[in-house]
Amino acid sequence: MAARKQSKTYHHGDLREALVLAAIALLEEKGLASFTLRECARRAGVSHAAPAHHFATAADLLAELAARGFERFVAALGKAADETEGTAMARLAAMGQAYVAFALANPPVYGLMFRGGANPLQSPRLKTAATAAWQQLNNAVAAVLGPKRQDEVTAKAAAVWALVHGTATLMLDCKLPPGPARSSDPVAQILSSLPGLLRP
Amino acid sequence: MAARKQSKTYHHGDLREALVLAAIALLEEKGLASFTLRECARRAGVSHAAPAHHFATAADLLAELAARGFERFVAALGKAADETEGTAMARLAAMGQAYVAFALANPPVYGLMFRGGANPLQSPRLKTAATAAWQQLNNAVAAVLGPKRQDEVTAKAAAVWALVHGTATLMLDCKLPPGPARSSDPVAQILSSLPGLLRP
DNA sequence: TCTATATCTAGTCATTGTCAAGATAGGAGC
DNA sequence: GCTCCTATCTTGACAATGACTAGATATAGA
Repeated sequence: MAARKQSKTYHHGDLREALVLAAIALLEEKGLASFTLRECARRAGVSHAAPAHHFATAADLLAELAARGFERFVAALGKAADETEGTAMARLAAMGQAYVAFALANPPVYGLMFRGGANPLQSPRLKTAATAAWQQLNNAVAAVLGPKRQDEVTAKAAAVWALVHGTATLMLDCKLPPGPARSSDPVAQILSSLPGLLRP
Repeated sequence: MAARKQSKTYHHGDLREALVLAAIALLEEKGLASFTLRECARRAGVSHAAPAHHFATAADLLAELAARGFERFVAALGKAADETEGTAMARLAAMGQAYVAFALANPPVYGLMFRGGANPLQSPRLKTAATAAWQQLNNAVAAVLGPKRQDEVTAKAAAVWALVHGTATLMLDCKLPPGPARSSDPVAQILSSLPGLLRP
């Protein structure tokens, strides 16, 4: 990425976007522990205090990354569902695979999305995207279960979410037990239990 | 906690233990983001460079906390299994409840234990404890399934682990979907799907 | 008693996030 | 074209942190 657009003008032109791109690259290169506002500024070719005019604090920039990540996440789940023909169960399984695949393909961003902890990186965009993701999953589960009471559907959908999310985080943290970890496709092995989860 | 044991001696006496205790308290008060080696030193009543003789780096102290946490975790799972009478399924369910309960009772420590990420806080003690936890769970699942092929047992056990771990992390990160989150006991609601997970 | 070693203090350095003050650019109104 | 206002950016400063070094002090073993 070029430090500036062209000539060394005093104003950057689109610093906000440049900072976001630099932040994504930095995050994927060095991880969250080495993430630094000043390094983002350096990569964008501006002084260390310039980002303050676009992101009041480092957490705000990270929140922006999390929101964008969640929007890509929702799109990936939707694409997996749309592109899968066959039974409702097949569609749900495809979404589960897409879920874990997204996490494994974007470890630091996935961490930002879900690991806000007690002090979550909140933003309206993020909340909207999170709700959309949940709705997608809930609908897919409802399609599998057929006509049921609403609270039963949400309970089952929560279990599906937990199973898939747990698989993703265990894989990311290399905490998958030895046996399954050595398997050729540990994700598929775990997710093969998905249908059982939905039986009464 | 007293800064020193008694009189202001040059040597602390048991600085290593004092640092660990200070670190646990600090972690639970302020969270990982505000965790600082210098603050641990202050709380232990020593200079900022003193910890270096016991923990080469801040990560080493955190690794110690993670290892101790994992050992308590294993003990909690074992206790839940031992104290539960009845079917093998009942014991497994009790372990699942204990698993999530531990996570919710010790959020920062649980985070340390599992969120090492790409650069895990490794130590022999931690590995040993993690393996022991996995063995406990694996045995409990094997008891439920009865005589089966070993790889089938480990696959199911991994699914159980993922479901329980996913439940814990979603709860911790307040990422549980609205419906289940409003339930009186969301954990029990999700874990009620556990038996289905183990049916063929 | 004497000495080697472990433990602790004080000081230093580069780095970071945040703040304040001043320089520059671009646009709105005239 | 001109003025002025505001957003944007730079420079400089501050306190805090992790890590390193050198030196002081205590403890244990010969």
